[in-house]
Amino acid sequence: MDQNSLPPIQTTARDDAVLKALVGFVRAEALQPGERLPTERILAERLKVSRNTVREALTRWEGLGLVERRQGSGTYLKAAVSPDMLHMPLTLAGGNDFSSLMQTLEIRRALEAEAAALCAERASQADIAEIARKLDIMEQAFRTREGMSSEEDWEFHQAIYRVSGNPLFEQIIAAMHELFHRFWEHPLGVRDFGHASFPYHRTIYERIAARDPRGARAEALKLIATVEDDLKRGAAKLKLSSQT
Amino acid sequence: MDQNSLPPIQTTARDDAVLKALVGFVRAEALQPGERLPTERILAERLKVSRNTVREALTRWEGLGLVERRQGSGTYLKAAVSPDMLHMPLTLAGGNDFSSLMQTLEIRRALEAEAAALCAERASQADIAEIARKLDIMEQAFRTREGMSSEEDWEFHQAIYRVSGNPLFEQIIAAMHELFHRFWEHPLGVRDFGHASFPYHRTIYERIAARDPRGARAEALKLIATVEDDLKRGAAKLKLSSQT
DNA sequence: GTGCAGAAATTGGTTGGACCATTGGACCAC
DNA sequence: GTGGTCCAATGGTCCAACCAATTTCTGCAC
Repeated sequence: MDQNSLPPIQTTARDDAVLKALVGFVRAEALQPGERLPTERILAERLKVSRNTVREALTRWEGLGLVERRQGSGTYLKAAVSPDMLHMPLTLAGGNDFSSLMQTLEIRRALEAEAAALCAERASQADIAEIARKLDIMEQAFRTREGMSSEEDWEFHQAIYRVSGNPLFEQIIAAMHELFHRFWEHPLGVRDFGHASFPYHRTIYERIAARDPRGARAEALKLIATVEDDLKRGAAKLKLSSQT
Repeated sequence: MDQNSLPPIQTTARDDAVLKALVGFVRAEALQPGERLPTERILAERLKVSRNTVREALTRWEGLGLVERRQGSGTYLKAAVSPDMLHMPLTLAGGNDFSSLMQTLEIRRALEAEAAALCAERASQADIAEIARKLDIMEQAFRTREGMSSEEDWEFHQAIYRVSGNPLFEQIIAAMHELFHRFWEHPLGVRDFGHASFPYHRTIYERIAARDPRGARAEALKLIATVEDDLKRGAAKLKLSSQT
C-alpha cells in the first residue's frame, strides 16, 4: 500500500493558524526587527482566539529566536519573518566541562574564519565603516575598563557575521557564545581572559578593510588560537587547584 | 513513582524552573525516548504551578523537538535530555530558494574543511581503515548504480566527522543535510548532481591517510566547490525553464 | 519651564477553573 | 472474533481575574 495515499487528516491547529496570521500581519505592516508587535490581548481579540492560544504561539516563536518578550514593555520582533521560513532547532547534548568547551571552539574556529573571509569579500564601504565603529567602541571600553569588554567585543564579532551576508553564522555562533558565557561567568576562570585576543580584533578589521579574505581568515584563526590557549591555561589552573 | 523527584518550584522564571525540574525528573526516573511523562495536571500539582505554566514549558520543549504531545494520549519524550543541553534554533529565511541552500553550503564548507583537517590529525590506523571501507562501498555503489550514491556518500562523510573527535560536526551538518535532501528529492535538480564531487572523496581520504591536515582541508574545499557549482547550474537551469 | 518622585496605565506572566476534542481501553451484542 | 458503544483520561482551548515589571503621565517643588 502506498502510505502516501493516506496522509493524516488535520483538524485543529489553532496556534499554527495564529502564527500564520502573524506572519501575514508582519508582512502587511512591514515590521522590521526591533519593532514592537501588537499586545497579546489585542492579538487575541483580533484573531478571535483566547490569549492563552496567542501565548502558546508566541512561546514557540520565542523559542525559535524570532521574537523577544519583555514583561511590562511588549513583544518585539527579533528577526525577519517570511511565510516559508525553515526552522532547524538543534539541541546538542553538551556539557559544562572543558572538553565540551573545546569542541564548541573547534566549531567556532571554522565558522569564524569563514565568516571573516566572506566578510572581507563582500563588505561595502558602509559595512567597513560600521565595523570600524564597533572596533573603536570595543577598544575604548577595553582601555577604560582594563579589559573585560566582552559585551562590546561580542558586538564587533556580530557585525562581521552580519556583513558576511549569511545569518547562519551569527545564529550558530550566538548559541555557542551563550554556552561559553554560562561557563565562565560563575565558575572561576582566568582573570585576564580575552586579553591576549585583543590585538587581533584590529588586525582582522584591517584585513577586511583591505578586502583580503585570506588575511582575514588567518587573523581570525590567530584570535581563536589565543582563546584556546586561555581556556587551556584556565583548565590547567583549575586542575591544579582542585588537587590541593 | 518517586514523588520526591518532583519537588515544588522556587520563585520567578517559572517556566524555566519547570523545565529544569523536568530535566531532573527525567534523569531521576531514567526515562528513555518514547516513554510517556506525567500528565500536565499531575506536573502542575506536583510542582505547585498552574497548568498553563506547565504547558508553556512543554510548548518550548515541543518546539525544540524534545517532546511530542498527543491529545487524548499523553506527552512523550522524543530525545534524550540533559541538564546542560545547548539549544541552537536555526532559521533559514526564505525556505526553498537558491540562496538558502547556498547559505547552508557556506556553513558546510567551513565545517567540512575543519572536520577533514582534524580527522587527518587525529585518525588512528583503525579509523583510517574504517574510512577506507566506507569509501570503497561508496565508490562501488557509484559505479554500479551510475551515480546517485547519496546514501553511501553520506556515510563516508559521517565517518570523517566521527573520527574528527567532535560530535558537533556531525550534528550540525546532519541537520543541514536533512534540509538539503528535502529539496533534492522532489524539486527538479540537476540530473547528474554529485557526479563532479565524486573523485574528491578519494583524494580527501588519501590526505587523511597520509596524516596531512592541510591537504585534507584543501581537498574538502574542492569537493564543496563542485557542489556549489552543481547548485548554481541547477539554479540557472531552473531560471531558464521558468522563463519560458 | 525644569526636574523628579510617585501614581496610574500598560503589558507580559501566572493562576484556577471550566469545557471541548481526541484517544484508548472496557464492555457488550452479534 | 467483529464491530459498536460508552467512559475515563489527556491534551487543547477558553475565560476572567490577579501579579510583576515597565512605561507613561501627573503634579509638586524649585
